[in-house]
Amino acid sequence: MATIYDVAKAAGVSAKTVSRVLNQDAPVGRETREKVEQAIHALGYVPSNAARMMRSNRSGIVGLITGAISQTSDNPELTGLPDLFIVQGIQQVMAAQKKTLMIADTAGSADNIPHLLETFRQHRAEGIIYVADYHKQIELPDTAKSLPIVLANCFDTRATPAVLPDDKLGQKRLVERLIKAGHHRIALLRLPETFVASDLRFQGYCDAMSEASIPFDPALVPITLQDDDPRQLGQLTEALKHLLNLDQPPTVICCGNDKMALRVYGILRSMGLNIPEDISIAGYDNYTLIAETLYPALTTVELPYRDMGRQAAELILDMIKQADHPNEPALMQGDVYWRSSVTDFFTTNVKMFQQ
Amino acid sequence: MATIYDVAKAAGVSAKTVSRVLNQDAPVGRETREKVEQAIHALGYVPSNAARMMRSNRSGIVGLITGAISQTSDNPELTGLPDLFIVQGIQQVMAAQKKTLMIADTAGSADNIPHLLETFRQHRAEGIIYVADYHKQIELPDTAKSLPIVLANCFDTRATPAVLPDDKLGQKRLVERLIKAGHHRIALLRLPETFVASDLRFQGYCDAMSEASIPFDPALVPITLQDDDPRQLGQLTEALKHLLNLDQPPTVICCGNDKMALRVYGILRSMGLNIPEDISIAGYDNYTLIAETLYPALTTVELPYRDMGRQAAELILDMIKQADHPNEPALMQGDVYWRSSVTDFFTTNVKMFQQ
DNA sequence: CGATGTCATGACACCGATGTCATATCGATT
DNA sequence: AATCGATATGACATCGGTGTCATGACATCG
Repeated sequence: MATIYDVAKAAGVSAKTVSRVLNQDAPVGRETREKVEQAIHALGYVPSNAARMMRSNRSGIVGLITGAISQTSDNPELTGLPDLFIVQGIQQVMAAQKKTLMIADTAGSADNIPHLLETFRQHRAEGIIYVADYHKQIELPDTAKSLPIVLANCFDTRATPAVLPDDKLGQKRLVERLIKAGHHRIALLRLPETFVASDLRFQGYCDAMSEASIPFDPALVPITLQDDDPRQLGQLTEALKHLLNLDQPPTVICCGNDKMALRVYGILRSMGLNIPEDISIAGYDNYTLIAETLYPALTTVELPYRDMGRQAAELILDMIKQADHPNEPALMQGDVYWRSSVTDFFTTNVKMFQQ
Repeated sequence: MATIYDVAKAAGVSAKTVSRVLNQDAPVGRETREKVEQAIHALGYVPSNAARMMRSNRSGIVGLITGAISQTSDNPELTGLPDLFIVQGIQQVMAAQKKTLMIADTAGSADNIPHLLETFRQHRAEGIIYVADYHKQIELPDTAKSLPIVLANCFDTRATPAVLPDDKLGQKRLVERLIKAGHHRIALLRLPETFVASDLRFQGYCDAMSEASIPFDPALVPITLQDDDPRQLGQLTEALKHLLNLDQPPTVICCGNDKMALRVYGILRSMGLNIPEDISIAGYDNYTLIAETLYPALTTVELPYRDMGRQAAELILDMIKQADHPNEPALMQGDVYWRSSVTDFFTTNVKMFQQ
């Protein structure tokens, strides 16, 4: 591989002059510049980042730790990889800022994190973003504290800067929208309690109902699912039967997420019910593969993953520039996507957002 | 950040001795070693990869170019991100070999590739893997030729080493299995022809039928979908009506992929048909989010993405070691996943693989 | 006209590791 | 006792860039 000296010799100038051409540091005569540029091109010269880094001590590297790539059976409930949109958002910002993103994967085990941090330190990463696969609480090893770090889609107990989805507000807005569409009997099938989002969304549901002066009816929030995947189908079926047999059955069912909605579609149809004529269904996540492909398309709330990624990236860049950091997690809002799985009693044109 | 000299001073030894402790190059006295190790720990010293690299000229970095992370509307047909499993497979092998994977994203535009290659060169990446989001033909810029490179899920016209899914064999095996289950009237809803897989899978279908001496009936392969997403639902509905109205309608429909199967479920049900009692459905991809969550669970063929990733990683490592490379693409086989969306006329226990 | 300033360029040291070679110590062998 | 070899350590050069400073050639100004 050619070095700056090879280029200098070929162009008949000093290495420093080549460096000046490369970095546009200082004025270089037009003729000289052209000779140097030719030599660079002829030799296929590419400057060594390693050498550059040694002098400047600035790597331009931001480390990203995630389990998104090698997701394992850790939580079979959520093997969708949509959290990669967070990585996408981060990548966008980094590319725009000419930073290099070095992605490392936990390979499903948090035990690898110290080793990954070590690798990042060796590469002199300027900061680190940790991305979780779903909204959760985590605890990073102490070694992490020596570098600027931002958590995305997760939080810890020592107020490490974090970027989170606003699950409470999202669910609240969805329910508000449902109420506006004429629904009063609104059921909620909650996620397992091990998910932070389960409780937040339930709170959002309660807030919206209470602000609309609709009394809370526990019969409409029949279950909190168990984690155990193979048992969910049975649990769901039971819960749906319970809801449908109520004196005043719900006109709409909010599912804990889009995947659950997908299951609910199948079960309701095997019971001979039509969506949304017999009952409306809403999801959560706006997991487009499901939400847009389902027939009819699913009303749901977006998890603003791209925005969260962008926010996390800007945050870490700020922290790299100034050792300053916020104490409150940034809550990101997701929009309600109104599609044809929910009847709007006040609107004739329900096809507005249909695909 | 502490340097090796800081450690040397703190331990009262020379820098070289610290280096020896770090690399276990040469024997170091027990006492000395312990002093050095203490100093390292006390100072939180981490060796600089940049400096190390300058001497050894070996970066230990393998570059990965993908559009998987920032997938765009390039092909709305396939926005599932499952191709990330390829990245996962690669990551596994790299981690085991102590290589660092540097992931760069095309941000949806192939125009960025030269710039990404440049960045990899600056970091002195030892080799590059290019991962495509679905089985396709590509053309890399000439600049790519100067480094060892492996294509995953794609191929080009200059016989760059590639790792591909064996779509033909996969479809063939699925149809063979269907025939073994007693199906003779087997329909195929093909992917748009712009997909390489469309033709390969069609060939596999034909091979299996012909080997079973079932004459090819063009009425069973009614359509090749158009790319245009919003029009697909109508096209699919037409095609399904056509198939169901045949004198001898199919007993099973092979869908171009799992996403198409998801749509077909919805359409058939809105026509009042039950799966698999009235008609069986099979997919392709084993996109588990769909295949396992659908009700009933979907029979499909796996795209062996993890295996492809592993294979691509091993290939690039080989090529880095010896500038040797294969001329034929490696075709990776995917298994048939037999689930309850297909009736097996010869087996009473059709629940065997049900979730 | 001499002082000053700007432009264009080069010489040289330095960043933080490691490879090479030299040196010192000590026990074993001839 | 002299030689040899293994062990343990250090001095110094080197990798490929860039920061600092010096230098020479001109142009500008009072």
